[in-house]
Amino acid sequence: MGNKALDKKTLSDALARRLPAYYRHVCIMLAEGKQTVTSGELAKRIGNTSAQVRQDFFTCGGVENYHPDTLKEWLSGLLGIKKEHHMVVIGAGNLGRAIISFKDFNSDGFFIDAVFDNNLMFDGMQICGIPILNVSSLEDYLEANKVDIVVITTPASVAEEILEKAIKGGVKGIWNFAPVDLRSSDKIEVQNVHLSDSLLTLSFRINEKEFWKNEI
Amino acid sequence: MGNKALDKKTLSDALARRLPAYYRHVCIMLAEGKQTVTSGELAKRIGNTSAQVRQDFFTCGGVENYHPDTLKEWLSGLLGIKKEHHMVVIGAGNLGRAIISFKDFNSDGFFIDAVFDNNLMFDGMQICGIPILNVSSLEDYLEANKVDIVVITTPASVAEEILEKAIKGGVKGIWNFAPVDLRSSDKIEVQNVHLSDSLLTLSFRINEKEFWKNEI
DNA sequence: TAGATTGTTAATCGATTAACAATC
DNA sequence: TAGATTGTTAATCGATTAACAATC
Repeated sequence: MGNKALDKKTLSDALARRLPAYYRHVCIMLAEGKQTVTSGELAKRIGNTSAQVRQDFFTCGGVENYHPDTLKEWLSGLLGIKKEHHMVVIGAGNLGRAIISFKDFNSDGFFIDAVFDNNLMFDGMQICGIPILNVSSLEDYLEANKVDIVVITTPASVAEEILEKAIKGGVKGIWNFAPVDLRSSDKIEVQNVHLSDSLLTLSFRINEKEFWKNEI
Repeated sequence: MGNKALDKKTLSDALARRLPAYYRHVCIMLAEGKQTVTSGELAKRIGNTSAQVRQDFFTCGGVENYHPDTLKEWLSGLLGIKKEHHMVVIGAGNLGRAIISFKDFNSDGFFIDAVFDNNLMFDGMQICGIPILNVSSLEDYLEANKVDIVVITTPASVAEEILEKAIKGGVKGIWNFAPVDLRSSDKIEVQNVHLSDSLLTLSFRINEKEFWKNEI
């Protein structure tokens, strides 16, 4: 219908990364009791132009109106929120625990059902009421339970192996914190987080700034 | 000298995000004992084209040769690695602990010197040998100690306030995990991580894929 | 030497911005 | 109604890719 962007199968990464921010800010404005949202206001909060907001919404098929509830519903639909995503976390280390104890996304329909670790010491223990199972039982677990997303917080060396098992088990997505670049495929979607990379990017920006300070 | 890109003060975000990945993969190849690196090999590992690798390196001023040691040194220089970055973490919760216990970046000259929390319960305690101080003493601490990077793992509500204090204290960069979009300025560089956003982006990709599966 | 790889310029492609008639 | 805001197309801008002579 005159919207070429919609004919493409995948939206650009830049846009896919902005969508959650739109959602987040619409939720905030809703909580603030705002009656209306405008592309201008949203743009200001998110740190870009109103033209971009409108173009993004257009690219995603358009929204009926800019009431915060309508926007929130519409963005929820795009993002697949409230579809009940069942997740398991691999690795009961500090990062695994941090993710489990995150309350941020539980309200959006993301549930963590189990944690897996290779350390037998953890057997029978729980984290925040979630059972820790041995990683050797992962394949059986995936066979027996519907798992949508696997969160990898293991060392790099075993990440690829977990990915394979997740694919076999019919998992739809991987949220990967191990410092390896796992690839998305038609079988599974991957989101690589790479925490240390983002620290290095910060360091780069600091360094870059100091370089130019000295130049002038 | 014929390299226009270098005249620009800041390199593009896309490139700034690829640099740590180049560094990571060069380190891996070095550990594997590779004698040579080529733009093609690096591209394959990182998941892009050799033309992009060469263009990126050119944009960054160029590297003498492609020996893994030379490349590692050169990338280290760009990224500001080994300059000794002193860091403090705000928030002694699960995420704070996870970051402190991360061993990944200590080897790259990033040191965490202290943790701050507003919970008096923690007073006098330590995490991995790092003292937990009360957040009320943050300003004094920043005055008395050289701190390059402040890591924010607090709730959103106090993040802005911490940013202000960090700027006053002469901090160069913020590594922000609170779900607010803090802005970089000429005073301070900010890297917003937004863990939940990346989960939502993953959810979006999964959702998008299923949408097209149903269409066909 | 021949083959492969780099450095650099030019061409292409895609994403952001601008513009403005239509709508609120 | 007038002013502001949207939806959509077109223009611009920047990033990626292609090309290829120079070098390894």
